Amino acid sequence: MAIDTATAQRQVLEAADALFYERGVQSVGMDAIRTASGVSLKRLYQLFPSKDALIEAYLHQRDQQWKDMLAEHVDAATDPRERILAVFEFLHTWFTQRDFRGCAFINSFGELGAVSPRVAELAQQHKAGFRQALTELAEAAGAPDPQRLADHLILLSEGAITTSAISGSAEPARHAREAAVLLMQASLPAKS
Amino acid sequence: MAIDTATAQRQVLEAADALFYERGVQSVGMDAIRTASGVSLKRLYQLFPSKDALIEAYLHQRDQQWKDMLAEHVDAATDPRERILAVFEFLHTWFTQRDFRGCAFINSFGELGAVSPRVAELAQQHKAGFRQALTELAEAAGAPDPQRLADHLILLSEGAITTSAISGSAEPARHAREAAVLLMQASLPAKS
DNA sequence: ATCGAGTGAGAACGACCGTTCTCACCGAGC
DNA sequence: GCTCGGTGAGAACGGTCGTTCTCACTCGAT
Repeated sequence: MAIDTATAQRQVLEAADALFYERGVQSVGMDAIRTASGVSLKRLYQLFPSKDALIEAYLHQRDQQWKDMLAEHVDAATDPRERILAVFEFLHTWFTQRDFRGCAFINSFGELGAVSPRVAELAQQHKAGFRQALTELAEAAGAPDPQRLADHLILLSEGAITTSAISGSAEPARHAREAAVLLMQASLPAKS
Repeated sequence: MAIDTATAQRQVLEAADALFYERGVQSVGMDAIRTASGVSLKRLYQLFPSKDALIEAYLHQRDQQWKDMLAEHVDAATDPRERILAVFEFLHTWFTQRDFRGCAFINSFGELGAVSPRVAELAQQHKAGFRQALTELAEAAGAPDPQRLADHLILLSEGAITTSAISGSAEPARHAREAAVLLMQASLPAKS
């Protein structure tokens, strides 16, 4: 056994993440993942019994990393309104990453949503988690209708993600932040 | 010649549109399009010399139909602000269509954007056209900075499209409309 | 009536993909 | 030292896909 199971699994997931995200799930063959991870095909299949299972693990990992990065940015601020705006600063740093190519869940949903119920389900869960986080931030900021504000902020965020991905510019994050400021001024009670 | 070239082309495009949009571009084989359109494979390939060419024609047609539907809704209103809000009413009627599955350009971009420069380019052009239309509407409504308002409205629209596609609900269109009203109140001068 | 260009139906081809199988080989336990 | 379960490398398999080819046939022009 050249390398232990845990590191092999990590290498495979790392390679799958990079390739799936960059080229899309369907355009990447198992052989490309094998080559990139340096793991034998046999091992790959005993770690993940099928490509579908690997896709699921990829999405699961993306969800976790995304949540962690978001929380990191939000928790750097203490003022409740600043914490909401930190979401859009997170988006901006995400968009400026060299390999940014939009939301993995939106992309996978577009590819496989109608064909793989599991992918559709995972995309829904990911977005529901984001909505939940935004609702809590809106609540903490004293919004009279936190879910409503959260729903508005979601639209700005998702719109910024896809617009930035297609245009190749990070500007949509700034626009979203601007619009969020305006919406918060309209929705939140005057600052105490 | 059983049917003339023009109707054959229309039938192929109709079938390709339905299948590509429903299942995604890569999941649909040329044979499925042949079966659905009732056109022979030979004829199909002399109408569209490759699958890429058919994809391009599909996206071109989507762009045209989408613009037409949007214009139809917008032109039903005369008041400049109502014309902006008509965009979101258009989105709502779109989202409630039985076969709604998000934006064909966002979906295709997620699938092939990194692999096919042509698809990426067409998605950019489509979105640029939408931005142009929104900018003109914002201008007509007397926005002091029409591009800025247009950029905000784009985010709401794109966000509503993807959120609605993934959640399967048409509600995001209503949320986007609500947020648009708030943004217009903040950005536009008081009504004369 | 005959020719020939173009047709429909589908077989065929070559490439690729997900998955499994082969087999020589290694290292731990007797 | 000698098994033997598990490994790596990659060949092999069955299926699909985009594209081309075959071939009997039709139909308009001569």
